[in-house]
Order: sequence, then structure tokens, then C-alpha cells
Amino acid sequence: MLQQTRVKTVIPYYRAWLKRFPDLPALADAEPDEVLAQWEGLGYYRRARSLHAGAAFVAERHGGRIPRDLAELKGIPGVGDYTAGAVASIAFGRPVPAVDGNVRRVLSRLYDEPTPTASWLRERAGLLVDPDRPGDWNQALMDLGATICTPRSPGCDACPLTSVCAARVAGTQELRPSRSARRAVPAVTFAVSVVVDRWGRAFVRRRPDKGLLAGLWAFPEAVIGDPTPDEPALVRQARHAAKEAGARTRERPRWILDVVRHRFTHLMATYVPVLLTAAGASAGDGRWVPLERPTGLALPRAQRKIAAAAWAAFETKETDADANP
DNA sequence: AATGCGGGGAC
DNA sequence: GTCCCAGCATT
Repeated sequence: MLQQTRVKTVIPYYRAWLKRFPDLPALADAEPDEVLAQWEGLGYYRRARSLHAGAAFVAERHGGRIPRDLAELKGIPGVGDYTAGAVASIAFGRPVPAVDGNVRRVLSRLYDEPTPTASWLRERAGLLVDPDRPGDWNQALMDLGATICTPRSPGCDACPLTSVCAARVAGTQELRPSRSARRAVPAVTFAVSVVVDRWGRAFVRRRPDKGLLAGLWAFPEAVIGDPTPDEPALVRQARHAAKEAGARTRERPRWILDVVRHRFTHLMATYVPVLLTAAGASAGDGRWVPLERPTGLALPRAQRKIAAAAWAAFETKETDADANP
């Protein structure tokens, strides 16, 4: 959970996770949907799938015991250099480094190395690690980076390494490590098909196993080439997406909602929800969820925004219909 | 070595 | 708005 995610964000997820999956067999035997549902909102959902696969891997290949060897740890799905080093040093007292984003920044400044490579970091961190208390050492470096040697305006006056920090001596600490130029984030517009039945339930289908939001549930969608499409084109695309996903719809759309914007790390998405009316049962592997409370399955944040907007619109229309039959 | 992969909080 | 978070898998 902590991979690329702040401790403060993780804590409530971690507690709920341990309550639902108290030990390794509980996780290894769980349904994939249940695992994803527990992870919902944390992002980088492959971590959840890897953790699930990792539990099964350890159960089968290691008799349910986490291996102590660094190479064996790295063989577990979802466990890379950092996680293997952290577990080996903190849990098992092995004198191995654990280089996360914080440690990378600390070492880059300590040696005034603007572009530290993975191999350089591993070598440096390996030489420094305290063989007697490797876990404490690694965590101390991480905490130093998180609290004092911060990305911007580091607190060098309070740093125990200030006198031996090459970047501090050179005055380059704010420039280390160097930031790579970020590419522009592309903007993509989607027509979103919200097919609603008479009870206010909407059709969702599972997303493909790979790519963005893999394995999560979502409304059918279609990429719109024209960023400012006219209404007939939107409705046509939404209806097509619904049909592709196995949801049958009536001819007349209910209406087009205000756009929902959602920023992913490398994609700015604009969703245009189109409310459509269900025509009988659906085919395929879709499911119908209540728009008011779409619980019980893993929906990405953006989909929940869309669901909330769609429910508000649906409820308003039904109320009007009751008032003016 | 570069890229795709979420969501949120701090500034 | 930008930056970055106790990174990993894939290419």
C-alpha cells in the first residue's frame, strides 16, 4: 500500500484491510473482486492484484511463510527492490539497503549527485547501512527525508548531516535531485453511457485486465475525438458503447449531463455522461447497481463522481414526473 | 533506461 | 496550476 502512496493516506485502508484479511491465508483465498473492493480509492490497482497474487504465491511456494532471503523476496509478485530490502532489513534484520523516494533524495543531496541511478543508489545505500541495526537505519534515512530533508525548503539547520552534506556545502540542496522535464498531460473526452432502469439502477461492466483501472467496474465509455462534439454525436457514441458492453437501450435518451472532469497522473479526462433508458435485460457480464449507493464492487473515483451526478439527475426527473404525470 | 499506472495533499 | 508520495512490471 505504501508504494507511491503517503503513510497518512494508507493508514485507514491498512486497518480495514487487516480486519477483512487478518492473515495470509485469508488474503490468498479471497475473491479478486473483494480484494479490489478493499483497495478502492487507493489507486495503482495493480498493487492490489499483485498483493493478492503474492499471498497465493507465498502460500504455495513458501508454505505460507514469508521468505527471509532477498532474492526470494523479490520473486514474490509486487515485491521489488525497495519492498524486498525493507522487509529483509526491518522484519528480518538483514544488512541490506531499502531505497525509496526519500532515501533517493537524501543520498542525492548528501553526495551532491544530481541524477542518481538505481545502481548508484543501491551501492551507496548498501555501503552506509548499519549492519547491527539495518532496519532502524533504513527507517531513519526515510524519516530524515520525510521530515527534514524534504523536497522543497529542506530544514538543513535541523539536519544531523548538515556538516557532511555535499549539496549543503555547495548550496545546491534545493536542486537535488534534478527534476526531469514533465511531458504535457494529454486531455481525452469520453462519452459515458449511464443506462438506467426504472428503479434507478445503472449498468456497469468490468474493465479489461490490462491498462488504466484494470479489473475495476465502470460505465461503458467511448473516446470522443472531437473535444466539443454535438449532442447527436455524443448520444450516438454513448449508445454504441452501451451496446458493445451488452446493455440494451431505448431509442430516446433521457438527457446529457454536465461534464465530470477527473485528473489522472498522465491523463486529463473529461466525461460527458449520457443518461439512457434500459430496454429489458442486459447481455454479457455487466451488472446493475443502484445509482444512489453503488456499493459492493470496486468503482474508481471518477466513476463515483459520474454516478453521483447521474443519480441527482435521475431523482430530479422522477420527482418532476410524479408531480406532472 | 523509459513508460504506464491513481489519487490526494501541500504549496 | 505543480510536485511528489515508504515503486513495480513491462518493454
